[in-house]
Amino acid sequence: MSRDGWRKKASEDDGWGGRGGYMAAKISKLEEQFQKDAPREKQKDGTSTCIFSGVAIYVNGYTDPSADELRRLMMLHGGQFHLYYTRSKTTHIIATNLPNRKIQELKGEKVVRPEWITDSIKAGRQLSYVQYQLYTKQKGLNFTSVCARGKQDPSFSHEPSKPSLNHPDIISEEDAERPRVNGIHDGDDGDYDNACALLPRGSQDTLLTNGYVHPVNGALKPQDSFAELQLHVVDTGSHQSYLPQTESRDREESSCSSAGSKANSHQRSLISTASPAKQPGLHNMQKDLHPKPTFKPGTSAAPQKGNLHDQKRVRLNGSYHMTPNSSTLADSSNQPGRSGQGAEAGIISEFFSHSRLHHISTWRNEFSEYVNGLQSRSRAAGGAVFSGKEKLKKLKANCSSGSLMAAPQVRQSCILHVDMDCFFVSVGIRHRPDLKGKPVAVTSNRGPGRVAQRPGANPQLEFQYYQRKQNQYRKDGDLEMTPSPQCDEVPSNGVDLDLAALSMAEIASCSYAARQADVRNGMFFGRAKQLCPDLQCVPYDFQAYKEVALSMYETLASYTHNIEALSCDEALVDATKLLVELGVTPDDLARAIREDIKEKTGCSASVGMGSNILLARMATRKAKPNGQYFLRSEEVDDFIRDQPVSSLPGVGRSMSSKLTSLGVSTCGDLQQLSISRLQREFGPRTGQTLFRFCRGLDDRPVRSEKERKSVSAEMNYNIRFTQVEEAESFLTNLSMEVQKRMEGVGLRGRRITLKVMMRKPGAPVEPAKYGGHGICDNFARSVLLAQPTDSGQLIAAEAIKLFYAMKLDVKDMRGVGLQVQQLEGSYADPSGQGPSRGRSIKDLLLAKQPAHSPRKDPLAQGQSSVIRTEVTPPSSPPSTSSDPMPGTSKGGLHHPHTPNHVRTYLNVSIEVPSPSQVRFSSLECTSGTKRRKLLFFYFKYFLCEQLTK
DNA sequence: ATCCTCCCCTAC
DNA sequence: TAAGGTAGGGGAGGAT
Repeated sequence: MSRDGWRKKASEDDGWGGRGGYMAAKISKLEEQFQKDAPREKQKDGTSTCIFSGVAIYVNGYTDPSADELRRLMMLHGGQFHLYYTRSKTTHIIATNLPNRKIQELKGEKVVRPEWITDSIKAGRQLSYVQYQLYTKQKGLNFTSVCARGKQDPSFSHEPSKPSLNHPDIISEEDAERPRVNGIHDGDDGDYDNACALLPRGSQDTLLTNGYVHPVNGALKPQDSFAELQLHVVDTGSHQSYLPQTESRDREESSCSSAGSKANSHQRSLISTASPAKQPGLHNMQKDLHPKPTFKPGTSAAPQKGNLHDQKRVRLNGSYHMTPNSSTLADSSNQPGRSGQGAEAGIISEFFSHSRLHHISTWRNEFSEYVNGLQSRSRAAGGAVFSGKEKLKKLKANCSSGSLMAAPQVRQSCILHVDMDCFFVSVGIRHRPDLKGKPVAVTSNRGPGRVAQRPGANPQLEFQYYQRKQNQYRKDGDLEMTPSPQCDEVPSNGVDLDLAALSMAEIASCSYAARQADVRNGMFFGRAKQLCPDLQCVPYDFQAYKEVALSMYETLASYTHNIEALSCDEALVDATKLLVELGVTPDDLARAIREDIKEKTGCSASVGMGSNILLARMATRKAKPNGQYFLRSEEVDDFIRDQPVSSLPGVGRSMSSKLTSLGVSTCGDLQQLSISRLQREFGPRTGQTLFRFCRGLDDRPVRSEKERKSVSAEMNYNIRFTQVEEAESFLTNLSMEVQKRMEGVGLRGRRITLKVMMRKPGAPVEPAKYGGHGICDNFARSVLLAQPTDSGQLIAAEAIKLFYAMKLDVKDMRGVGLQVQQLEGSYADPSGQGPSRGRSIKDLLLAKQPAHSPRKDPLAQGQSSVIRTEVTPPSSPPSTSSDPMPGTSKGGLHHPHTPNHVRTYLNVSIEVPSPSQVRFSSLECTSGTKRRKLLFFYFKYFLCEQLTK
């Protein structure tokens, strides 16, 4: 399909990758293709049968025979092959090996080894799949792990996957007190393993613990320019209870014609009120398949006031918030009976579809999933085709005497940090040679950079506020401060006194030519245009970004699957093994990768290399643009000393500012501070990480598998309410958005957090930026539910209660967010295998560990299955409900998760699961992780691949 | 000492 | 006009 076609579709959807029309069309096209190919295949082969009539398979991961071959066999023998897993239509999942986690997710499905197909063909009839099941299931209760019959992949184990397998953890590092730099010894004791083994236990622990740097805000006490916060209290006493109705969600019951779907349809009926099919892992694909709206306004929020009773009451009232002139519009739109509520629900989608930040976040998740899929396949298959790697191997063989260096003895890990150069711009001008080398920016503004002055706005005031906030540490620093250039940069984005009439559209990305003129990402367009009058603007093209990003990931995956997705345009590659195998230098590899990416995408990437993630990333700065740099261990000391602290990961504006107040501007400066000082200033964890990072020490592994811990949706743009009803409606719609997202990843959660941005008292009512939130205070409040949920209804009910409990003046609301945490996989999907289907793996395991169950999660035991339909009973908003538990959990029903780590405040902080927790942590690991979105990502990306070719 | 909640900060 | 999202880590401080 042409990109134009795609784009058209995308413009009709919510911008989440073209759910609905596009993918649905693609799938049906694939099915058509299958039907079309089948006769031809039969003709060719001549041995066709109808053995698999009624069978529809989906192949997960690599199999022998291959998925292609299985597809052919299904064609020949009367079956269906789904490139796409559809719970209602796919009858069997074919897999040879699956990570434990996947197995848990597929609990209840027919997961069958491919031999079932081949044997059936041999036998000339459809054999029972039972003895070919990849794992056994006994009514879902005695779930056992993989049958021994499956190929034993040594990497398969019940342990949580350890992405650091090949990562010889830079343990040749020393203990935190007297560290050597950079994970390698300077030649004296080059034996890496020995060095590692010689380390005291404790020091290794230290290294292993030292994860990310984390900024600390503890000492941040921004000085308000405005009057102290005085919440405008709204009387909530009179409002009615919010009563969500149990509703049958707008599920499109797909017909289940296939054999084997009976059971499924039965189970579906058991939970007919549940959400649309939501297999873990369906993610966007699901949206693609079920383009219907997830929210039926008429069935949702209960009225707060009587006149909200009909459908129209639940309106997003986007029209009021969507315009800064809220009052006028609100007046008209508040009229009861005004229709368009359905359309209003689309306003959230509308916003997200235009939000670059939303897309960036979404893509990050999606590419993480993509990488997860690679890993699983790689593991299951015991070998994938790495075309890029093979090519490089050949190249190396052909010119071993030439440019490629002789095989280096790689004895330390080598991480590549691959980062596309000014990504949005590069993509945007791929086919615009006229713009190459010119100052170019991607922004939503296309005009001259000037806009009409907005009445009521007070940019100067905002500017001063931000400036003062920025300077806060200058006053109380106990050392003389060295003003650094960045201190003069204000978050106000360069607004100054006469800039009120300049466009405040943000620059998402700018070319290097533009950067030369001091244009920066995130800068307001008007300001940028002043700095660089020649600045050319390119519009967003979200679809193109995604396509290019996918190409980049595919390219990387053609070398190794040991990848960590950092964002759509940035990834880490642990090349340690690869380099050994290929016998090439890091630079050779980087060059090959960059050439490939350039060739496939038309965009350039830069690559930084180092012995750990930190160094690789820092090297990338030096590599850019369109270059590569290998930061050798022996250079690290000199290199890092002069780096600004702000170049360390995790050191952002706030921490930079605080460090500046401590007289620290470079890593060299930072090295002068003792770890105890750092920990005192920044906290134990952050202090330690700072201590290590400024020395080039970093032991984080490249993680290809990440567990999602929260799902959220927020909108802090164009939020203008005049009445509480509007806020309620918005919360309801936002809840539905959250539901959609949770369904997309097959997760549910117990903690619901409402986050609200409120105009800071004294701040201009109308912010300088159109639709912006202006200067705000943030408030958040959460509840812990008795059971995990993904129900938008339930989330909305809780959110609204939280909202009332916060006693906010809706007129000052500028942003709203909903977050769901304490996640676990969703099992109560429509094709569940009976009541036990609703039980989590944890429940099942707990059943075998009665000692733990009552204490740990009694509710999970008692209320096994479908939770989502049990809507919170009516209650007056500020009052407590019987269903959810109050924010501060009481009665020992909470803490379903693994307790935290033991920490010390000394120079080390060691994460040690307490002995009593060990069992549970592994248990949590298996149950909590399960949700994983499995299958579909493979397919999704496979499809994309087909399309982009 | 540990956990929980409410934040803040950072990164893309 | 303009589309200031989202996930994760960790600190502060109170409850237990």
